[in-house]
Amino acid sequence: MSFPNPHHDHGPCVAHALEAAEEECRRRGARLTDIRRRVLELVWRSHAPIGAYALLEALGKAAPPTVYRALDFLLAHGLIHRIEKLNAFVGCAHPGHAHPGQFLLCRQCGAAAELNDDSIEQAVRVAAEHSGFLVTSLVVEAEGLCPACQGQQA
Amino acid sequence: MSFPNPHHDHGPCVAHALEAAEEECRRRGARLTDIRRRVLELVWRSHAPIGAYALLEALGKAAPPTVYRALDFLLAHGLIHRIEKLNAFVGCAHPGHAHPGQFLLCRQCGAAAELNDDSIEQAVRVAAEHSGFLVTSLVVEAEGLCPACQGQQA
DNA sequence: GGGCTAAATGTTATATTATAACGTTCCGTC
DNA sequence: GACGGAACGTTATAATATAACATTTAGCCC
Repeated sequence: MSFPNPHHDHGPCVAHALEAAEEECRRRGARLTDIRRRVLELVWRSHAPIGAYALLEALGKAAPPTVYRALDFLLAHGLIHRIEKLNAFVGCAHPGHAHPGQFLLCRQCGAAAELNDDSIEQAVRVAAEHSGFLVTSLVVEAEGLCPACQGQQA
Repeated sequence: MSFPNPHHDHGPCVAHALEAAEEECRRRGARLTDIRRRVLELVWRSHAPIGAYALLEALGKAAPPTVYRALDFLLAHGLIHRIEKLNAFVGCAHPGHAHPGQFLLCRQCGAAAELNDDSIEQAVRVAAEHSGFLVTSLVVEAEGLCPACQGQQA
């Protein structure tokens, strides 16, 4: 939900996310195959959003459709989010909860934090209603500086 | 700011936008060259966000960098916005005012409406502060159904 | 106007992101 | 173990975007 210490031990986060994904897939009757699991793990290992071709390279011998299919699956089941601005992907911190993606993206270190703020969604919904528009999905991507990088600025 | 009647006469809108762009460029000491002007006009003529390669084709004999350079100029001077979700561009309804892009995108007809709602920006800024994050730019893109297309649904 | 300079444009090549199409393998079910 | 559908492999290509360098143009000073 917020920015982790950049030096924290990320291993347990990844392990926890994979476990949560396993459970979510069981719950949904979806198959978290080896490839899908590996892609999810790679996404989580990266603290910054990671692109499809970076994943592809990390996977070793694989062609683009392999990675895109895995990403499609993970997106469909709410296990990752896509960052439109970056054409890249991040692990979802709250699988199982329906929610729009709201992100804070540090332009210095690349770190991403997921928000889950109803007041943002409400503000958009209200503004949309004024135009008679019905919102079905919402992208919110704020670029700026994370706490750690603000300190490092001159 | 809102969705126009899909059958309205768009010509005057385009003409007005071009005039406003001329003035904004004068004010800024920027050169609205022939290519830039033509690209801006093409962007405005399209009701829906239009992609770089569609513009390229409409321009006739031109190579990608020509169009991308014109788009870069228009973006830099706030005359158009980029829709990240669509990799496409729309005319800015309020050149001269600094403002983040907030858009309503109809998934049926493709129409785009620009919002300019402070409460959305405020909500994001407040949520970001809770994480100690400093927002410098903001993308808000809501997908859904415009008034006209809601009527046409079963 | 002539010459200078910086900006703008032209041109070619290539990088990056994403999908189409079709064949094969794997896995649960009967 | 045969069937059927999902998952995966493979090849090709579409769609989006930029790098690098040559040439032209426009503004400016004298």
